[in-house]
Amino acid sequence: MLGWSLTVLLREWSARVEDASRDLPHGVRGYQVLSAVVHDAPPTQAALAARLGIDRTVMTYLLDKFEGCGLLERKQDPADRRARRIVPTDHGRRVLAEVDASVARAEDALLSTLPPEDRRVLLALLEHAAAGAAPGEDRCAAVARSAGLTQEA
Amino acid sequence: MLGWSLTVLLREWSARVEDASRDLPHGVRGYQVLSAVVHDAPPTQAALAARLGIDRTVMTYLLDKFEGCGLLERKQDPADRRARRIVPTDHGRRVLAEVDASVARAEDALLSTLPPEDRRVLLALLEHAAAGAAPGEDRCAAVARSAGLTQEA
DNA sequence: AGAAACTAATCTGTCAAACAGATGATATGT
DNA sequence: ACATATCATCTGTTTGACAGATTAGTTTCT
Repeated sequence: MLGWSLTVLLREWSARVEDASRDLPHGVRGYQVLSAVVHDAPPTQAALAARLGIDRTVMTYLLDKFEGCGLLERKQDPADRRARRIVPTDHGRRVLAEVDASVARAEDALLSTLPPEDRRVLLALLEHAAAGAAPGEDRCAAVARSAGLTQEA
Repeated sequence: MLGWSLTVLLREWSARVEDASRDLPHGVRGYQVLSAVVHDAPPTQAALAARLGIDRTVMTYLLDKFEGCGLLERKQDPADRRARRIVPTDHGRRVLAEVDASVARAEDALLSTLPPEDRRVLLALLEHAAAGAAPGEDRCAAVARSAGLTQEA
């Protein structure tokens, strides 16, 4: 059953990533935020929040923390003075690189019971499924992302 | 990248299951609790909490709600009067059956972009990975479960 | 048998995360 | 110019999680 496997896997994955990113504010979600900011063109807070499914008011104090840690900066959007463009600092990039490496190792360990060939297949299928699963408006973004500046695929 | 796919898939899965189980108290987790209670031999609260990774004090008010809705009952354990055996009511079984069906449909829709053969492969690999991923003591339970009374496989 | 140690569930108080709604600043359409 | 919408923030409230104490019952040791 999909649900069970997915639940177990994600629980384990979360636990490991939580561990890998315990230097980051807000754990796994912090990792996702930082990752999104580094990999995408500087998004506004609202865009970031929408993309990650986070409430805008939550995003505010989430970014406060990141900014306080010197991982991100809020820059005035020159075109729209209401908006802030979220850009990573050098330090933020370095930290993300480290955490990314940790996460990669953790993921590897997580799939250690699968032979390499199966692992490849699983990843490919998962990716395919995930690309097809994102709903409505997000799908456009997903497509654009996988066509364009993606580092993640 | 595993993380991204897993995150997207699980977000979608959660959203759909959340929707499928919006009649249940406490959403997805409620579904997991009810499911565990129906599929396993009547567990005690502590056992249930340990198995699902939920704090014991949380389990208390969680079950309060379920009992209030007439989905579960707490029965005195005849062998240990400190403990409560959690048993589903008929109503609880019926509701779970409905929600299970909804969830199955949702999962189907979630993987709709994969051809049937790929879907089969993905599920098999996921299951394998999940079985291998559960840590320590839980693995025993997982093995016992997949050997025994599993409805989930 | 009786005391001490332990365990199951609950209760109480505390804290952090999440959200709804209002606010100030800026943009856009008419 | 004015009404309307949007970006981010602030405020107050609610919810969920957890630590620690409590009550009731059980096991262990002498």
